[in-house]
Amino acid sequence: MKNIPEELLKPFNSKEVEASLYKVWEESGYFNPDNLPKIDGKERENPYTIILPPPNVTGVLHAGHALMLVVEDILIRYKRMQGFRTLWLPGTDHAAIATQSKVEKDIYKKEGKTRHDLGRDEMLKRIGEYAKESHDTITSQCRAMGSSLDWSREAFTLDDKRNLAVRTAFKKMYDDGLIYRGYRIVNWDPKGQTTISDDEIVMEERKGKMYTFKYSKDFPIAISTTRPETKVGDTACAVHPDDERYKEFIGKTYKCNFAGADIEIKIIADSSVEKEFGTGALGVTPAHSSIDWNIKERHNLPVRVVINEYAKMTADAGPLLSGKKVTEAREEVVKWLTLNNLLEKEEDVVQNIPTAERTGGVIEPLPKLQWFVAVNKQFNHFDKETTLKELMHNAVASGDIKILPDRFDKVYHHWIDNLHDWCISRQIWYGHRIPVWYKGEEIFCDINPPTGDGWSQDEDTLDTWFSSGLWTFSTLGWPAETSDLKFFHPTDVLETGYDILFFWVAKMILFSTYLLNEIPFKNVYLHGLVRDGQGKKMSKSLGNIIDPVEMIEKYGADALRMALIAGTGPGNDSKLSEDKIRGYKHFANKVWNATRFVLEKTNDLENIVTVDDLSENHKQYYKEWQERKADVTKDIEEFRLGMAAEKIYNYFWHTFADVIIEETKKEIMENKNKESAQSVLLHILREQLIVLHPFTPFVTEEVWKHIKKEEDGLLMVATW
RNA sequence: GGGAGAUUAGCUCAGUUGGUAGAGCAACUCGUUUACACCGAGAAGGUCAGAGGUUCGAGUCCUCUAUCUCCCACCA
Repeated sequence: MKNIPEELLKPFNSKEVEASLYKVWEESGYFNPDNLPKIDGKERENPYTIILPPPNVTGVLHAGHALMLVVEDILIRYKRMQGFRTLWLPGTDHAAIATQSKVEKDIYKKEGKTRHDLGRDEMLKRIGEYAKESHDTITSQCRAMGSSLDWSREAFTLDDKRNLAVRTAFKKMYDDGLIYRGYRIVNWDPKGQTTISDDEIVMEERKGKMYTFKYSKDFPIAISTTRPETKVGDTACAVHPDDERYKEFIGKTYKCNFAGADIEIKIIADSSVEKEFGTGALGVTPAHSSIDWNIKERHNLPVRVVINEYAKMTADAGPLLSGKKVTEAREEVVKWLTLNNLLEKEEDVVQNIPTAERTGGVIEPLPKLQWFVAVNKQFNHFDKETTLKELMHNAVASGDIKILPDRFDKVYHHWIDNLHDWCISRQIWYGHRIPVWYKGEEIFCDINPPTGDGWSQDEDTLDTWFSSGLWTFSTLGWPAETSDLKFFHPTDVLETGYDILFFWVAKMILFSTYLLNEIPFKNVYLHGLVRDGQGKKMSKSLGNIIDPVEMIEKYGADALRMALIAGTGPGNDSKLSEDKIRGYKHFANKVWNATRFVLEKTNDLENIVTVDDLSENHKQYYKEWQERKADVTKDIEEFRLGMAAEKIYNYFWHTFADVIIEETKKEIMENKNKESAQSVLLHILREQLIVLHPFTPFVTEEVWKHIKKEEDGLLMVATW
């Protein structure tokens, strides 16, 4: 007769066991696929790989990260117990602009200094320190969630190995003509003092005014615009070729003085102009609108830059406007128009203003010399003519990559269709430096710097998503041909938020298919946003943030994990409330208590009765459990994790505890079928702990100590 | 302007291929001589947004409408 262990007599206390259990797991070496125990004396043959989407080193983990960790840990733990050689590889992201602007802000607040006051080296040192601190917080939080990550393979998007991957990728694309330097309109963020990609723009709805006017009294056609200040940069006025109203003026050039600036406007015909919109005539400002830039290309018009990097008017804007901010210049122009009786109409309109995602600055389209990835260019790819766009399309259209939920297929393809060349150079300091050197007119691009004197490296850094795009294989050692790369790539699942489908998922597909001729992952599982109990977005200003760390402190990691996953599915936003977490804390305790009870009632059992020899009703219980287990297994296989969690929860509580325990309790007390009753409890409990383990690893591993057979090891490597 | 999603019990949501509506929480009644009050038993609660259609049968498929949410888009 065994005694009930002392610690089981109290309610389950997550705080007492979690840290030490994680240590036991970590020290077992089982997080590392190279150290996993054999199955029936044989090495594990099949890989199962998930690369953790690297959290930004900009702060702490939020509920969305917590959900990501739970989903991936459930999958990994499940597959590990199924005998796969599982690798879950952790890392963090330097998040270039996000991190730099955060540190810049902090420094300005505390010391009143800008990055230029500090200089490049000092600034990078300061960002590095901040990133290190963030990194440590984040990784310890990952551990607190119970994540079975292989820390021995941890990577950082800005470490030396990843830098080599970046330089190698850049060089190859440069040689293939897929990366080029071009002078064209880019999205300039005057606040962040850098270019940004189309994806990093957030459209903001604002009230504005649409002004209709003529450049001068002699000018024959009125135009409409919401940005009259840019009109000092106009070099043409475009009308539709079929527009009868304006046909007679096409080809004529007018010299005017507009708001103090001498401009020359040629009237041209272009079919992109809509006859019905406004006056049917478009003032063409090549330097400050990308549509107009395209018109300029077709008609070979001059370019007149009237706005600078600080969103101020240049000298070319004329004496009236020069040096003024664009918003001031706008008022100035309207005043001038009114004064000169040129303003025909002024209407209130709602317009979409492009702003920078990170800084909130209003984007100023400016022509600049920048680096781009050519997405539409034909090139030879493993003996086949194709384009990067086609590679991205095919990986998903062929079914090689499955996106869950599949409605995102359409969104993905639509995004590719509308994709323009990707601007990858950034005028910030924190990031991968562009591997290009200049000497006079000479340009040199290679993995390593050129020899000889007089070369200077490009000052710019790369878009953070360039290095993130290489993530599934740069983490496995690429460009080196490592055994990890061979064995673990393509990865099995990419699990991430649907909000970064374009930023990241699409770019990983681009780089992997281009560089390796291989998909980066077989499945994309897109999780939704974690909202608060009322369905509101969590935000600091609303004060409704649920801090995962605080919740773990209060209710335990198992409770938080269950609350995050239960009842959620791919692609759908979920709601998280403290009540829900509390409810699942009760569940962890239920598991704890049920185990104690079973131990108490079975401690006099000498020999466990095999399943085949159970009495009929007990056999029936076991059979029903088997069905439930198969059901849960199928749910996990098909990524219905929320459903699986609820089913196992329900079975444990309302079938095992409420029915089976209650029924066998009587039998055991009355000595009726006692050994069979005791045995069925042990059989089912044991297997339930296995099935529950991926969801609630801590409490199950803890009670497993008392339930496991002599020869059993840790629950985390028990056989499913 | 284009696209997607949501609408099921007071609240939060499940409902996998069409087969007599489910869970949790809240509220109600009762119970608790010991696994657990972080408990158990029971009862109550829904014309599944609305209208049509397909079908022997529709929450589930089709069409339309309404409301809400999100994404995409260089109409100046």
